[in-house]
Amino acid sequence: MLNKSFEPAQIETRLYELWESRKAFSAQPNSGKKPFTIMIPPPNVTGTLHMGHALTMTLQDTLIRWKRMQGFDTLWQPGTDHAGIATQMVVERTLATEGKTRQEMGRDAFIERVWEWKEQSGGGITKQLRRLGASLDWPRERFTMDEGLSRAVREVFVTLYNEGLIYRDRRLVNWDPVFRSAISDLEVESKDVAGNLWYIRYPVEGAGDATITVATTRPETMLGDTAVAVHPEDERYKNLIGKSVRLPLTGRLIPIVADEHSDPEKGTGAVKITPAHDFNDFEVGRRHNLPMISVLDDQARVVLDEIEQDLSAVEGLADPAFVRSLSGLSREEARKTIVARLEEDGWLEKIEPHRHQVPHAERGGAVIEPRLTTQWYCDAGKLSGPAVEAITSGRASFIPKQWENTFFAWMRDIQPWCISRQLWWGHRIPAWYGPDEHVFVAHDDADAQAQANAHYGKPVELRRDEDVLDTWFSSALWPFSTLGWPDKTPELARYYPTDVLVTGFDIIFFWVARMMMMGQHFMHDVPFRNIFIHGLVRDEHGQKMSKSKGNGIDPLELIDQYGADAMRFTICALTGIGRDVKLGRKRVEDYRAFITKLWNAARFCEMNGVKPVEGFDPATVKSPLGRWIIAEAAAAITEATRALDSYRFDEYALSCYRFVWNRFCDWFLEFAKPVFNSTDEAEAAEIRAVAAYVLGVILRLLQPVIPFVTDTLWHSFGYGEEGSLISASWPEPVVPAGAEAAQAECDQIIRLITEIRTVRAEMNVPPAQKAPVFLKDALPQTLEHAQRWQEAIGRMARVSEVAPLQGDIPHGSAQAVVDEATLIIPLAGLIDLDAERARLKKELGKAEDEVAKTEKKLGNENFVTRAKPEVVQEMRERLEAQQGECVRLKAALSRIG
RNA sequence: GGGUGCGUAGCUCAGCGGUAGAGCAUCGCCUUCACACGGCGGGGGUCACAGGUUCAAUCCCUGUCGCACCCA
Repeated sequence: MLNKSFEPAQIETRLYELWESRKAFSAQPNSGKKPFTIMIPPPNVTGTLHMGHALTMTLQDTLIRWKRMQGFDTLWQPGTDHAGIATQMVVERTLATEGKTRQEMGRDAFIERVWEWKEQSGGGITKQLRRLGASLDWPRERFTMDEGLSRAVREVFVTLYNEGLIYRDRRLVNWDPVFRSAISDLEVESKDVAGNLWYIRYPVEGAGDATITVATTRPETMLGDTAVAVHPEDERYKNLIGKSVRLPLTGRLIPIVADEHSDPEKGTGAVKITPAHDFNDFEVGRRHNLPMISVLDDQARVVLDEIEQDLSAVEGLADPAFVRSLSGLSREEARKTIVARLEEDGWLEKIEPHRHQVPHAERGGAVIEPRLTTQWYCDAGKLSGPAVEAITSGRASFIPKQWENTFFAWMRDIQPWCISRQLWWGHRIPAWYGPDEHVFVAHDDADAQAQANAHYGKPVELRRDEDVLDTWFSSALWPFSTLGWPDKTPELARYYPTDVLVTGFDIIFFWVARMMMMGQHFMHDVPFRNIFIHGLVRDEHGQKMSKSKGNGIDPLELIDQYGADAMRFTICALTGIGRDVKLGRKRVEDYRAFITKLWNAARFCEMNGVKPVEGFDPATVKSPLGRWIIAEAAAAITEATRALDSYRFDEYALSCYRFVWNRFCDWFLEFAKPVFNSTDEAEAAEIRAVAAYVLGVILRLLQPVIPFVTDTLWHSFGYGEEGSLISASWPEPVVPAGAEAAQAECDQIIRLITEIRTVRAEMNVPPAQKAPVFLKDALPQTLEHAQRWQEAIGRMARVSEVAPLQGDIPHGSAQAVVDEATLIIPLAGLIDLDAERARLKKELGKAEDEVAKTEKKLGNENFVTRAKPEVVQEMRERLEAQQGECVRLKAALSRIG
């Protein structure tokens, strides 16, 4: 016997372990089945499961479970990435509590420590994914720092280097002065900050007291100014172009140049140019061949090395001693000190409050410093061509399609990808330097040494590059490195290209684009055929979930409280195309009701002896009720399949919901009640078999989204052994003979019952009060149907008897119209005739409005001649039906008098 | 400033040329032997606004306003 209610906590863990131990999630490379592959977007090894994971993993699991049932050899590849900065931060924080730093420990000891951390506490998210029910092929789990994947990274680096697609360059990078590393421009977040515009006078050389005033948001960088720029068309400054100014404080002479970068409308129209500390200024510097002087070090402290020799003393303008005193000050302190000194010396014209965009590190939040350094770059511009081509040619497609534009826009002006990071944790760059800094890129030490020996003609000592690669560099290889590349493994041949990538739009650039570039370059084929982009999870008010707002919901807590199935179903039901998912506790609670409903329906079936019948053929069912529900089930299967085929998770969930609740429970089981208790054994047996068949369809249809409760029922009804539903086959629609007539019949009975219920409810007839129903003007077929469904109508509409009307209409009857027939419900003394008259008048009013609308349409000459004939025909039929209803309602009204 | 998406019932969202839909909420009634995480019934919408195309527009086109996100 099934329990009175479904207890997810009692079964989820056990069932998951059963699946896993039976290798139910495993790919079967030798099966001869067609493969279907999804690569997990590898979660960060330091991460814990949040709602965003719950969303994306639920969708992926639903797809993979569905495809598995459809008979594909499914591979859902699991794993995690090593998250360079995040992981290093975590471990450094632990070290700090022990009073240690990684610098004291040294590189090797630190790396060892990180591995220890990884073994003990890393990848906790993989356990949490199991709570979700995710059917990942765990024995194939990979980590981006695995030996195999690291080999792939080295292979790619060496190859791209040899092809000239990886190179070193000295240019501005986004520098995080806290981590002291370059970071990607994608990891920089511009924030609107309240700052100031400082207006500073720079004296024009050889022009007496003339000055030019520049407006700047960063006065401290003036130590590194190498020009002042004005717009070439700016009349105010035209005569100054080509002249020089003498920089306050340092006394250096710098030119006034004409450049369209300066906006005459902004500030004074004259801007100071600091090429080594600003991206725009860098470009100006390049255009005008300006020196690039760095005045901030790796921690964004003032450093004077590059300006020391040019310091000069000018009375009231420049003071080398003051400048030297700035050495080692932070950006913020230097700014304060410099502004104070300028003011004192009379060079500060004014200060204006000013809001502007300041770059911050997404991780850690430090203010980013543009900094001139030598880094390793990947020539993304060259790699992007084939990636774009893959989309334009249709070999890979975004769903929804509009993300293609986002992808193209970014790809079109893609910047060189800075791939080096000044960290220890990660793939160390396979580059070695000789005594003269000559670079040798190699797979390993020995290879590098051999190259160097050949190059120098003698053994030399090599120094390996200290830096590591951007984590996304290894993630970009994920679709083939996990399958064994660079070896030619059977898996690689079988599962690449993968079928679909499921992810959020926030990482199209970070990851999707880079996988596409690397896949095209190294595998000569796309990494995935479809790219399904889903929305973000938000709270019920549409706010982004975030730690700082405290509006996040822990998916594990939801699972504890409502069960994994309820959460998964909620996610599916709310995942429309291209829409964010607004999820609150209440939503999950609401959809849990569906799980409970399914459970109770199954329990009811069990109580009534419903069991799967061996050899049962739904196509040969005789009873109208059986034929009807089987046809309805077929429609549900078709809808659900189509929905999944087009990634309409909401439609999939809701078509199942509607079928289970509004067809199977509300009508089929209710209609089946009298049959289950009937003395007609043959009919009862057939309906039991039909119920078992339909329940089996329901469980299979829902397995992909709610695997726990469905498997529990599957097993307890004896459809298969425990844990076997996951490998059952996806249901096929079956439409039995005579289904159309059965549907017409059942639909009519449903309309009849609903009509009686409405009348009774509106007339406030107590449910306990039964009444007969007489049919007036009914066709023989309608009478026959009403007769056959006597019992169900009686119970469901609180009717004592259904019969054709004999003689006159009893006084005090309520009346209603169903198709051609008028229902007469004698309720003398129970209803208020005035109320009944009012009710009928309202009905009539509605019907007349409809008639008027249709008549107007048909009265339009243009409509009749120009609309499609079938539409006109449909309107004519509609008008006839509507007029019939009006006639019957009028007749009913006149009978009341 | 450039781009994308969205404004449909109180809320969350479907529908996207031919009679406006669902879930939740709300209001009645119901301890009917699967389910009160339930059953039955009702009310509630100039489909953001203004033009245009069409026999017909919530749906297509143009513009306006509002909201969100992405890029600069």
